[in-house]
Amino acid sequence: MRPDQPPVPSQEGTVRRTSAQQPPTLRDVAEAAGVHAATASRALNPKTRRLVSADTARRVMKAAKTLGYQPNPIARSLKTSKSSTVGVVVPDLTNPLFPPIVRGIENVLEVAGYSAWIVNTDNDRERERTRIDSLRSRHVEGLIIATARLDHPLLGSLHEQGVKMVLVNRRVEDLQIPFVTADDAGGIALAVRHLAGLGHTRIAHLAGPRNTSSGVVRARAFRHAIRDHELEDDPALIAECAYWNEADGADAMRGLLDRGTPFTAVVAGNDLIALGCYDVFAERGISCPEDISVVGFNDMPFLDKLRPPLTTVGVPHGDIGAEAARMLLDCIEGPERQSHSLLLPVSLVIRGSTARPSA
Amino acid sequence: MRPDQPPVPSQEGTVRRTSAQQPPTLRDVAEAAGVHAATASRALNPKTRRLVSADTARRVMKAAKTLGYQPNPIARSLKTSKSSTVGVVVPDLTNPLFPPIVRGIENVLEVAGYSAWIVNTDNDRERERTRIDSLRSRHVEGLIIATARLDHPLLGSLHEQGVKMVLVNRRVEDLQIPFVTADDAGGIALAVRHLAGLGHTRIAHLAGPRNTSSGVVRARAFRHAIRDHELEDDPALIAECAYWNEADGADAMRGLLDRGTPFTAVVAGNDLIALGCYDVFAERGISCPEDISVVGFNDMPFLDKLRPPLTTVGVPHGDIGAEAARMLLDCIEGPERQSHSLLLPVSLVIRGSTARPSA
DNA sequence: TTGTAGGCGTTATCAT
DNA sequence: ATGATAACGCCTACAA
Repeated sequence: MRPDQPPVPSQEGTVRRTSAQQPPTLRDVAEAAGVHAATASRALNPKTRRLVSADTARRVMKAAKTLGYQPNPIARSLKTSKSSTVGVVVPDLTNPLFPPIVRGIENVLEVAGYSAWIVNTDNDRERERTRIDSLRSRHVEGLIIATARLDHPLLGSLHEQGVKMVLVNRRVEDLQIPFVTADDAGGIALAVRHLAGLGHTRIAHLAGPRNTSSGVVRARAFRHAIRDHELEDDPALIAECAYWNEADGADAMRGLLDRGTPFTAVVAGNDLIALGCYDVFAERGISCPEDISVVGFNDMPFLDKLRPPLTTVGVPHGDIGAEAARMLLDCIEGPERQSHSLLLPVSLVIRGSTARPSA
Repeated sequence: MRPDQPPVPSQEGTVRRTSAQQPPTLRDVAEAAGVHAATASRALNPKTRRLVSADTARRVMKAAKTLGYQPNPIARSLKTSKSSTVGVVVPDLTNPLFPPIVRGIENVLEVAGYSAWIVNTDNDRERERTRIDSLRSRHVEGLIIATARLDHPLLGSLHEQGVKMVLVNRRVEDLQIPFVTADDAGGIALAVRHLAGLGHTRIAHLAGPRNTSSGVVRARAFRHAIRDHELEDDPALIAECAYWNEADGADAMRGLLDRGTPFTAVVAGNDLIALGCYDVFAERGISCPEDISVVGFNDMPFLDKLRPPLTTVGVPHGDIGAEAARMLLDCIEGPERQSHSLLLPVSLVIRGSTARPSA
């Protein structure tokens, strides 16, 4: 019986159950089963169930069921200082790249009894800091981070503090933080091989930001592939975007065109940058793929319905999220074993934005 | 000093702060400020700060700052049975309709000190039930629901149980649950007026599911608009989709074409259904807008880059989310005042998928 | 104005 | 195998 209840011989916890519509607690279950709360706790927890007699366990579980008992995760968290919760840090959920990753994460977390807190940083460092602070204050057990930059002191210091985390899509330089990414280099190699096979020799690259690993890795892979195929290796054919978005892609493409260096194809750092190219083509009356072929990266939804449908590198976003979640759960639950990283395979999705050069 | 600490005269809580890297608690702050934990609590809470002397308040706040004190939301929740948390129930985050709504919600929640739990139901009733159960077991203070069906017993019973909630995009029949939606009827009226103005007289409608309010409202608005403009009012020109997606839109369009009833324009229930039309056009060599004009609904991202760019009804998704969050916070914090509902204005976005009929 | 005490619901550590 | 007890960190009557 509860300390704050009048000393009535209340079997079955009826006093409490009928007086208010509050959810039943462990004590209610214990009373209903005629055992102590501690025993009920043991009976209900699979990990400690073997400590009680089979009969008691059955009675308690039955009582819990009939009362509709749901353990209070907040009380449990307070006691165990585990929240069954992880934080997911993305730049912007409205970027179609991220929802599939988040779904992959949630699918894995869900079956493990975990939930995800999602926060958006809008690529703002200060906002990133405050959002991560807020996640930590909510006692998340780990972090999945999609906003990593090559030089990222914040992540470094979190890592030093022993915060469990896994990076997705990107990695940090010089830091042993586990990550899951697509095979960026492999994807670029596929793209260049495709264009070379079509007969292009002067291929440009609109690189993603050089402060992100994917930007740098893809740019480096691009130069390697160009050399491997013995194509025009002209630094003037490479432009960099400050952000992975349409506007910066358009700016970069304008810069490239204004530079006057001729080219017949462009490998965009990602699909959004490729969309920026489309915008510039429309502005300047350039036709794709007749004048310029374009390849994107990521295979966002609906690219098949663009004018023209965009050839791109397909990335298993859901798998990236799922693998990251699995790795994080391993970190959380497992011991100190060395955490590896993962490079997931990509594929070339050939559509209408690439063709033989007309010149 | 803590009960479990040895009786050392530990000023400034040094014993605890140095012995482990645990975050400081209220007691640590209290010790550092030389007051009792209760006083520290009052000083730190703006609502009770006036109960302590200005000097004490200053000392406590300074101590909190230097120690980097962050209140433990879990302990606070357990005590107050408030979680500063709301649940957001969407069908599928990878549907581009929802991320902007979620962002709108989060922007409002964030400044109020709340956070959102996002769950996906995949339009599965059982999954919806279990996900909402899990939200409730985590003691969310309210729910924002984007999955409402016209007949939705689950929502009814939650409402009866006094669960605070606000619906977005959809409403439930016969239930006084507050909702925030776009002006569906107004949008359809704009679409039909646009097509009628172009000279179309036989206009079809690919309606959304009839178990959703937006499906029904848009279909009804369509019939009204047709009559208002004295156009062909032929039931054979209306087809229904089982879900708001591309595949079902394509099926409905095929059915419409196979039926043989002539038409020169179609108002799709939403953008995804319109995309389904595009698929069928490609299959059958129909050209848009020359043979058939199409109007969508929602103005998802990147529609301007489709072939042809899709004319559609623009909906302020972020505002819908933001308003819903505001309403929910009102419900949670405010008294029992009558909660209204909101219809947000829409606009017609004219692009390349609509033109004069060629016949 | 400040301190004391008790409890939110659960689990871990005792003891029985 | 089970019960008693205390504690997780915080808040809030109530007492002083």
